[in-house]
Amino acid sequence: MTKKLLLIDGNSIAFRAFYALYNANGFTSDSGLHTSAIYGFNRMLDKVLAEEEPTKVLVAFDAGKTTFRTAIFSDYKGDRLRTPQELLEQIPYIKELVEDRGIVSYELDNYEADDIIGTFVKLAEDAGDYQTTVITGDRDLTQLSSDTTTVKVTKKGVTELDTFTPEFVKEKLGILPTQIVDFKGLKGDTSDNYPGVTKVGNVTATKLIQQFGSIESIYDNIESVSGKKLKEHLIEDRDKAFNAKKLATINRNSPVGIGLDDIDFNNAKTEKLIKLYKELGFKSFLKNMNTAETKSDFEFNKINYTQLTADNINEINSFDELTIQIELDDENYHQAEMLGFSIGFKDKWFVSNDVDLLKLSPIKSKLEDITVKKNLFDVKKNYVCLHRLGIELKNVDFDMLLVSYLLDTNNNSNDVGTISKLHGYENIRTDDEVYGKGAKKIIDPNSEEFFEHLVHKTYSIDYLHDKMFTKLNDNDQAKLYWDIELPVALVLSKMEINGITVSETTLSEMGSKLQERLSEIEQTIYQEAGEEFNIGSPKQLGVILFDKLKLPVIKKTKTGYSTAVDVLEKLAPDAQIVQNVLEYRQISKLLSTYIDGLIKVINPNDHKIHTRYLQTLTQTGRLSSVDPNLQNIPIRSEDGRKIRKAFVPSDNNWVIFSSDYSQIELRVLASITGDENLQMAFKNGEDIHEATARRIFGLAKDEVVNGDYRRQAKAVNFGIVYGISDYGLSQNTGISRKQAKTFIDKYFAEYPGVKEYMDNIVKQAREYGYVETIANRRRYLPDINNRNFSKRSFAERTAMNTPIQGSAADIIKIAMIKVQEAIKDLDTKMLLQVHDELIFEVPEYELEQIKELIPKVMDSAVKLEVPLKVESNWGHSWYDAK
DNA sequence: GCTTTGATC
DNA sequence: GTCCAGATCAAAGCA
Repeated sequence: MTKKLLLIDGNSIAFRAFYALYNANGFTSDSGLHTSAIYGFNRMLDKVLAEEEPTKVLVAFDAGKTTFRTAIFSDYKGDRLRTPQELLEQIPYIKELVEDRGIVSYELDNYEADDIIGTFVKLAEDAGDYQTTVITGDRDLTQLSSDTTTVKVTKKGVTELDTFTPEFVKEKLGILPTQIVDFKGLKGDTSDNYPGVTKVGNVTATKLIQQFGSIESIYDNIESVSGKKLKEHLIEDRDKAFNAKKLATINRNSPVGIGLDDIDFNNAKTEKLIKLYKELGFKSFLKNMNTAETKSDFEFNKINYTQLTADNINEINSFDELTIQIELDDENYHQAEMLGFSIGFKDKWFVSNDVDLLKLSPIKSKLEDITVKKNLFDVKKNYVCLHRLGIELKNVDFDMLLVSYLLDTNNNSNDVGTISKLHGYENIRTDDEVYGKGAKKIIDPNSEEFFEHLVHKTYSIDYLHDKMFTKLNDNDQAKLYWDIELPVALVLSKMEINGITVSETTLSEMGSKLQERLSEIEQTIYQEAGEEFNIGSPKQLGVILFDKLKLPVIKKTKTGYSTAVDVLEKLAPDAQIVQNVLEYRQISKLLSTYIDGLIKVINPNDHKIHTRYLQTLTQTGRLSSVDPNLQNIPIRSEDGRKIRKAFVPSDNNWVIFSSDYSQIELRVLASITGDENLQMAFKNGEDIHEATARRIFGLAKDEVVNGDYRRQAKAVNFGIVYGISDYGLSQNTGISRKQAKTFIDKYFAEYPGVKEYMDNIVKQAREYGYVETIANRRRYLPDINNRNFSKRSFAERTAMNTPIQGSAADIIKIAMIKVQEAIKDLDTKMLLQVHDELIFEVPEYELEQIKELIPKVMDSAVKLEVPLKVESNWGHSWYDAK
């Protein structure tokens, strides 16, 4: 009977696995070790061991950097980038994994993994009676393929393999496996950094080999080579060719210290393997082991549940803590239909389609009971939904969504299943898996599957409660959760439910006027272009401007010409049509997004817009606003600003009142960097841009700063907040890169504390892998040590910006909580938050009080090393609150 | 579904 | 030399 030998090229498979999964999320263990290569390697092992059913297995590794090849050619593989640290740290674990799975691994000084494999291929062929399979990511090894040896090379990832038999090699390359070394001798190998014969590439090399059979034979018959130049090159590069062949040839007689008898495939060392999987966080592999020990963690495939009805509703009475999940048919919980719910605790779970049951005793009273803890996913959604049912949710303990967001903004999701799996509870599916996604999404609220999924959701929330809270405490983020995020969710729910009144008439009237202007400009553009086309199509516009009118191309996108504003602005002085296009763009933006867009989302019953704030989306801790976005209502252009006239109080005698933090990010910067000069400027109540202008332009203390200096200084101030680069600043201000650089250098010289902070925060990010805000909000920066300049630079800028933007976000959240508390007995309502601004509607009779109260609460929200400054405005509409 | 554009802080 | 300001959302065109 033939014996089955499996030989694996350890380094090359690890390398492939690492990059195949490099960008996937979640491949780090609890201890922060990267695990993508280990994981991929193990997947590959599972697959090939099952397929090949070998009796003998060997995994070969490279040993060190010098080999007999570097002795021949000192630059061998000299061009290779050094192996990334994230991969290097995984190699010992892969060796451990291999051993625990009952497989021998081997490495040999001065030889590469290839040579070990080549030697064992020969040993097996000499012994006869072996079928050998080689697994590798390196095509060079296909030279080993023969009647008894098959070489499988990774095609995609590490589990999809191409099978190279001698026939397949012949078909693919046109030559025999044994001729591959001759082929490479002629061609050289750029990835291993050794040269072949000048001007010989794939085609010529193949032709020569087909004609002569080998390098030796070519030189023996050099006169019959056709082509004068080719012949010259061959003669010239004779040494290179033979050298390259030697480098390409896999050594089949390496002095390996072990033999075929030493590499039997043994049983896995189960205990050690389980320990390793646990350490690495490999849930799915653990699960597949199916041993008594690992099984216990995964045995709750079925969770018992009961249909809740008016008859058994009293069983809820026994709960002194509960978990609840309400299922909706749409993400917009203000209007979505409530399809059903699950409620329960520990081992008692109920489901129902009838959300009206929630209004009945004892459920309603439990939900409103301040002594009964509630666990859920997305507290704000639950507040709003229950409010729609007339229930006031109290005492929320665990919000899995919020906690998950605070733990890691990178690996967050809106899906219970996704987050559960991320935190180690596998027995649940995602909504996409159960309901389908995109256009194919179908929820059947009467199906068994629906109820089961719902119960799995509540169950997993309950299951992960302690575990995730522990992580939160370990990260020192409990205060952030309890004192900021959880209370701010309640404040936001009140704001969303209240909504803001928007006058449809005002919008429609503006719309008609704008529509008229748009039509006029449209006609003018058609005349100027000499034809009608879709001005809104960048593609068609590009054809008109750059092909037909031959305007200079300034920037290209990957699909064609760029027609973005900065490009058009450069063209506008010389082309009237471009000026008109710019105006057309501006107006059509206002019409589609702000006039038509807003009219669509005004609730016809209360004439209000109820946005939804996303509290767990941004990487910095800011809020975002959707359905519609009320955080980007125009203000800069006068035409756009008029949109704000439609945002009015819900009562005629009231006013819109707005308070905003002045320069909050620069104040945060001054505070956290401890820079004395910057702090001094704020403490003295100076105009910060003027103060910076004086410093970087070297003006006297009382000298008047002209507008241009101030403008440039302002750009520098902003640049610093964003994590500056000279290029970015030059682009933004129109100055030269060199000039930008001197500004930045001068800035850092004048504000040395800022410079020191920026250097330190990047260093800190490298060391810990994350940066933090004043409230311990965290942002992980996986790219901070990336070898890709661009990615790394981005991570560095992020390291500088996030503590500033994020701390400002912390501050306004704290302020919102305090403000809401301060106005709770008044009629004044908080309506909107726009990052550094809070907007209210205020009855006339409370205006005097509010004018004092809001700024007072806001500027004392937190204590920084510089004062916070709040400016307030009010008027009959949001437009007039300026 | 992805790309381009443009609105905000 | 890398080619880049930070954070978002929505509409429209196009494949």
